[in-house]
Amino acid sequence: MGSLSLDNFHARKRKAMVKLVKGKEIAVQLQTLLHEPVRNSEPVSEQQLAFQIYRSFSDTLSELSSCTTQIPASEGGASACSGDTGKKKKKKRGVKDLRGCYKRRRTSDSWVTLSPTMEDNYAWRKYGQKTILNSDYPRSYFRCTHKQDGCKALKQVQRIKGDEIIYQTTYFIHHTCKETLRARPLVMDSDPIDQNLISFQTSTTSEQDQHCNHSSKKPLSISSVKSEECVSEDASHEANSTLEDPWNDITGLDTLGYKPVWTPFQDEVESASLHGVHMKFDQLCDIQNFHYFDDHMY
DNA sequence: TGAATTTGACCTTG
DNA sequence: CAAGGTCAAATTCA
Repeated sequence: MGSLSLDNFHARKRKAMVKLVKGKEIAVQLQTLLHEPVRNSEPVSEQQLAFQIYRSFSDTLSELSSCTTQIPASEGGASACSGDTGKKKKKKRGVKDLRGCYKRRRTSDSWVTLSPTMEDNYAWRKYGQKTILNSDYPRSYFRCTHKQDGCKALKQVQRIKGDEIIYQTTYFIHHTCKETLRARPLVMDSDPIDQNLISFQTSTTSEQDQHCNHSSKKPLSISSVKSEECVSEDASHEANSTLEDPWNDITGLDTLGYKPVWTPFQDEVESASLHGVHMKFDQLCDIQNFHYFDDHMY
């Protein structure tokens, strides 16, 4: 492993941020252009703007990818120690006394979604609920109903403070069971721009409400890329629906206007979602990749 | 009556 | 020691 100096790392990080901000500005321009095509006196076309956005994000990703494997492991807390290695159970206890024996989760294989509903087309079994400090709502803990079949998927659901009913769902470990329905992927892989997609929130809350009303509970889901299975038989009709709205191709926003956030760390989710920045890194699925955005993103 | 949920105890981590 | 994650007995539901 090559070692990247911390200064160099932060310099790259800043550079990436600048490119992202630039991309965001162009996206706003494009959005304006699309909303008011008549008053368009801009010398640049939509295609040009779209290309600039794509370029901006590509550059950012190149910047990030070039030092992906060089992030100091100590930063960010991707404690890979969540595995079995070094897992020490202090006392061998009777089966009945195993309650509470666990490793606190801080695993890389987690991702987060925000949704007005808890539904996600998977079958879950609730196994716990806790009141969380400084939170108005309790956190619920679910595991896959097919646990007995070896599926270790878990999720935590917590309602977010606010007027709207929004649930933040944190998933841990992908489903390995075949029986459950697949949640539809939010972003299609068919889009070349989507290779490493970063989308900026454009929908208003009223738009969301509208969508929520006419659609039956549609979960959003962001695959953390290890899930090849997301490119499934659903892909064909998914592609069709995506093509209906050209804006989707650029922003990656579901037509429902939900706001997905993929992140390995819950803390980062909040900062990212607060600023309306949502990201999907298909090639950068491993946890380290997001350390670039660990602090003071904006 | 079996499956799902609730809830308090227990345990780990920071 | 406080906070958070999990277990399992008790309870509820279909």
